[in-house]
Amino acid sequence: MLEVNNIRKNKDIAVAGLQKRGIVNAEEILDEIIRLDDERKNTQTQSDKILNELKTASKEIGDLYKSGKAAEANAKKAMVGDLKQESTVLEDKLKSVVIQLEEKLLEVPNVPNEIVPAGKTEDDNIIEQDWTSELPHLPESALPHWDILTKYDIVDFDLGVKIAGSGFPLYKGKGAKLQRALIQFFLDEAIAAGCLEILPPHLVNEDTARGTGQLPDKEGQMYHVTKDNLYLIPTAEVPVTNIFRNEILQEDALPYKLTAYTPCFRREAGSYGSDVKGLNRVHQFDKVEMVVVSKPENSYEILDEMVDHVKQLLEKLNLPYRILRLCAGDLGFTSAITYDFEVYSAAQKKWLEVSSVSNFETFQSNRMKIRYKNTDGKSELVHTLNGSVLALARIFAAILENNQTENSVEIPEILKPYTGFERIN
RNA sequence: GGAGAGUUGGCCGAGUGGUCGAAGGCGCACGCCUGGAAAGUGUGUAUACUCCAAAAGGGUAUCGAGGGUUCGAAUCCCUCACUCUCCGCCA
Repeated sequence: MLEVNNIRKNKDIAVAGLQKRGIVNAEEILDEIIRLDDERKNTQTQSDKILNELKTASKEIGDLYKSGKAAEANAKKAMVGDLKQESTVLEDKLKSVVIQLEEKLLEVPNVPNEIVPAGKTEDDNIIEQDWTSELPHLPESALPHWDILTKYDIVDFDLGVKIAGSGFPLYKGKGAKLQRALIQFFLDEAIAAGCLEILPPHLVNEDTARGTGQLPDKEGQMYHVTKDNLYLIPTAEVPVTNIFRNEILQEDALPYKLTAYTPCFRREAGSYGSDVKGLNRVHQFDKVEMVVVSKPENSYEILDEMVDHVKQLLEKLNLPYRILRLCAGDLGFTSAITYDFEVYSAAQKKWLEVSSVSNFETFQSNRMKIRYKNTDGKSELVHTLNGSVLALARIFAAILENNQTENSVEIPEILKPYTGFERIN
């Protein structure tokens, strides 16, 4: 959620940024927001004034009763009736204006950072860092990962279907162990980079889902446990960022760097075809996430660190990757800037998105009221960032495809201490 | 799932209809005292919105959340959430 005061102060920047996202009438929308906010202030001032009169009158009535002037008190009571009516009208108006303002604000996405390229679709994304070495060439007989899974019997989709439904893979034997090894490896690396590990609840309540913006608009993307009104998390970002909801943090405690492994549940059915085949897109997958809460002036430095962290992971895993700087049109609603990481899956001959690192600036913290006290003793909104490090299912797929030989899959060197075996065969 | 007891400021804790944003204590900050420290002592110590060009200074709201009664609610009534104790079930 954008800050109204910021919109007032930097309207030109906001208009230009939103137009970059393709919102042609950005200025109109922002003007409407400012108008509603003016109305809100106005109404509140009026309402406060009436309330003050009411309060004063009530005190006087109390005093009159005490001094035994019941008749005067009763007369005053009658007069207060009008004030009350007036106050009710104003309060209703205030409520409705606040709701309208909030609704408008919720419709407006974050203002992209100035280095975010203009553009409408993924074709306009900038390749920030390309893979400069040669891409791996596999023999004609090379298999896509969904065939490798079957060949070595390490992931069983049919059993997943039997137990849950389509899109719920069941990992077996060395498959399960490789998955667990990756999780462990990613967590260890994140902890070594200074993160505090969190193991959060995998179901969250409504307030939490609202905090990170899954509700109200993306309701359909989450599994909803209606009986208890809880939602299965679509990413660890949801429970972990909400740790800080409505908190005022100490400046010297910042930045908070957290990491968490969780399964992620996504309802979105998606289309059928090779894009969603195998592990490319599933309803449940594992992911290690990093969440950072920082002072505004440090957030871009931290963003770079996070990008660097993911880069190093991919290099350690020996996977060909590239980094995209998303264009304004492809940017997530809440993000000011996002870098996507894609890994080359050699048998599918396709780049797969495995990580997305974003700075939300104050967009999330404004909605969640995450603040810190600065040295002047004033509260300010923090910046929030997050990134996947990494999304497991696709990394798993890429490892299988890129490291396959005639009759095995070789485990990347760095993972061997974690798996305890050197190849899948 | 059944029965009962709770939820007050950073923390502890008082407060059963008015003068209560809230006693008292602890903690914290600053000052005095001291050679320095402790003790002692004094002052201050929430958040949001808002009025004012700004500062100073006002106003409004907030005692788990939401609604209600009343001229007036931390205090009375209703609904919900959470915590604790006992019983049941259970990894």
